[in-house]
Amino acid sequence: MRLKMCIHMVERNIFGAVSRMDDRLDGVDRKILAELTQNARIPVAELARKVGLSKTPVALRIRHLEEIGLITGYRAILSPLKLGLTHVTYVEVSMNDTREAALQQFNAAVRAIPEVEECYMIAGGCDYLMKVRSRDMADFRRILAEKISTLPHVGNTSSHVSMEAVVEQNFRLG
Amino acid sequence: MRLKMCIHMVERNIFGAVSRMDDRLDGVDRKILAELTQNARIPVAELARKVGLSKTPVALRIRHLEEIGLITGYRAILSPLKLGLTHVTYVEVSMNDTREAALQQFNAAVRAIPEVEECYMIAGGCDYLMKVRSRDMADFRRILAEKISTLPHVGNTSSHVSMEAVVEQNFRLG
DNA sequence: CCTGAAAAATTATTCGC
DNA sequence: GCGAATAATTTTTCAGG
Repeated sequence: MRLKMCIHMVERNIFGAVSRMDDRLDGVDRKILAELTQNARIPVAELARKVGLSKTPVALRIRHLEEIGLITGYRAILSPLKLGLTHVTYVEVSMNDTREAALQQFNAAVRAIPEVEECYMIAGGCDYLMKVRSRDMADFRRILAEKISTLPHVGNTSSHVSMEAVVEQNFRLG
Repeated sequence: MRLKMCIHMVERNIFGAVSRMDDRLDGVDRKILAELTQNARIPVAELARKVGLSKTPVALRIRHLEEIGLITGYRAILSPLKLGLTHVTYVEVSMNDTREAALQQFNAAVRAIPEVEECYMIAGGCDYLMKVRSRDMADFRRILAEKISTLPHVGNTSSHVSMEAVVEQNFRLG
């Protein structure tokens, strides 16, 4: 009870902001995260050997990293190539209403589109940039016409097609 | 031996292109992938219950999906917030040399920068768009100055700072 | 191609030190 | 934090439909 309260206290600083937790991670934690980030199914025994500790503390550290929310989950990574989903397009969306309520509506609607892999609101015009993954150009056109253009408060869109994936997804720690 | 040959044959069509495999996935495979994509550590027994089969065929299907390269691995997902890495910037890079050798050099160098989470070559000017994750604006400036501006054959760059992550990363199937 | 249960292997947890 | 013993899970195997 007392411990939990302590953890809560360090998570929010005096300004009420969520503080960084990474500066409390030592070298071993970093190694554990680096390994788990590359192979989520590595046995604790092997991980312990790699980081130079025994199983007990490594298992405890992993549990702790999960409990503080630093590890949010474990996921299988699929091959876009084998799925036939290699067509990547970045779409810039400009809004015709940039009031908070309109943005909230837009955000919620975007999150319901599975083809939108990422979406960020970009400074300097209150526009959005989203990454759309599709089967091919025809598939993208359909997604743009049916799902993106029809999002609430969308002004116009500008699409930028990828010719090559140089870095597909990088899970390494900064 | 004969089976393997057969598998090989369906992976490349008469044009030599890698063919899609997703249209050979039945509903059960899709369910398995959907689950594993959300929780890589789900026990086979529980997965079997969810998809309505016994453990044996589910374990075989998972192994098969791994062997054909559709599942490329399992990874722990970390919280950017807890890592103190919430600052996302998209950088457009235009090249002053767009010949193939220069592009190859650039690609290789980009892949060595851990802060570059994604990087795509974009049609319509042979430019690149990359997503950079940093601690804050000061951190980003350093990365831009020291790591991105100094990449081989870079002309100029244009940075677009994210104000809000609407969709951070979407692993759902298309 | 799937079922269901038994067997084997691996993995996680719990101790005293 | 260590290392061994214990306990729990999971994967594999196999006969049968």
